[in-house]
Amino acid sequence: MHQPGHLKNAGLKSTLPRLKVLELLENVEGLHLTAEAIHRKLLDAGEEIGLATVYRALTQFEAAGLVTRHHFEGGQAVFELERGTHHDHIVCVHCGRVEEFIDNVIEKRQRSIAEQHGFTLRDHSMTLYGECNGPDCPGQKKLKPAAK
Amino acid sequence: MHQPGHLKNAGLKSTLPRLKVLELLENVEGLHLTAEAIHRKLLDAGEEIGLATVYRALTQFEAAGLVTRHHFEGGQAVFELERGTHHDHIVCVHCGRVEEFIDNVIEKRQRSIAEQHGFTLRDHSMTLYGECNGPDCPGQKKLKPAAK
DNA sequence: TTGCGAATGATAATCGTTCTCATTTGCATT
DNA sequence: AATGCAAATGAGAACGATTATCATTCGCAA
Ligand SMILES: [Mn+2]
Ligand SMILES: [Mn+2]
Ligand SMILES: [Zn+2]
Ligand SMILES: [Zn+2]
Repeated sequence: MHQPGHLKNAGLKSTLPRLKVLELLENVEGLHLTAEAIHRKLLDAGEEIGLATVYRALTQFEAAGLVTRHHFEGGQAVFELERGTHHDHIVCVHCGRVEEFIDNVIEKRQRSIAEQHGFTLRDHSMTLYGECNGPDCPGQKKLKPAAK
Repeated sequence: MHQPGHLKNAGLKSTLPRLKVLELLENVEGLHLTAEAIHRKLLDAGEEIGLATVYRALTQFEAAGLVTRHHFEGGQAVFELERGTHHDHIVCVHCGRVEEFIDNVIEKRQRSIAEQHGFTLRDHSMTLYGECNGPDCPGQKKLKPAAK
């Protein structure tokens, strides 16, 4: 999918650090990584790369449309590889799990709302926050093991 | 509307700095102020108050449900007096103008989406970004004055 | 009034991110 | 393959928003 050359196509010189970041984003499981998580994973993989370079690469990838940046709650931005289709997110307030969705009714309404207010819509961010109720989620009410 | 006593009702001791912040939020035109804007306005009004106290008061008001905090683009959080009705925002990317709206179709869909994903919805944030096209907005394409 | 725990404010600290600048690298040209 | 140079890198300083520290002051109940 992302052949070598994507960087050049995006107007970016094909450097080793940039290739490493891109490769990690392509292969890691778990979309939505923070810059520090990406940096840590690369270090753990034995790569030598500076945190500033990771930030720079991500910012450039974003400008080139290769990567999307999101600001969920909690200070750190998260990045994900662009897959061509817009979507929004629902985040678990306990374990941080992120699920993606797209709702065309909402998308359409957003355009209509902007229009009603005389705005030319350029972008939007929508994030839902809730409890995922997953069995491994720390927010899950632990059912007490049946009394002996 | 906000009688003296609101602070005590909220479980907060009624102190001078807290009263000043609350009073400013009630009387200033322009909802959605940053902590620094609030601090500056109080200083300009001759009040003596520290920025840390403004932050503390806002955080406490938020916990008490008197104030809502939003994270629009651009690093600084903005605060607004709670008026009892949930709403979302559309922000001009040029001049920062903020308009409020509520769309019950979207609200309902959000609940439905959370449910579909097995989440218990707790909160959401939705902000639209666009160009307000207002005559005073710097993003407005200046129409050249009719040639002589 | 007094007394004390809570609140304040000046300032230091923190955190995520960006900037600075000396060194290294990609790559086009010899 | 060797050269040259602009662009990229990395270590660490700097930054902006927010929070923590701590000595002093305040609110308020007795
Ligand atoms: Mn996503
Ligand atoms: Mn509002
Ligand atoms: Zn969870
Ligand atoms: Zn505008």
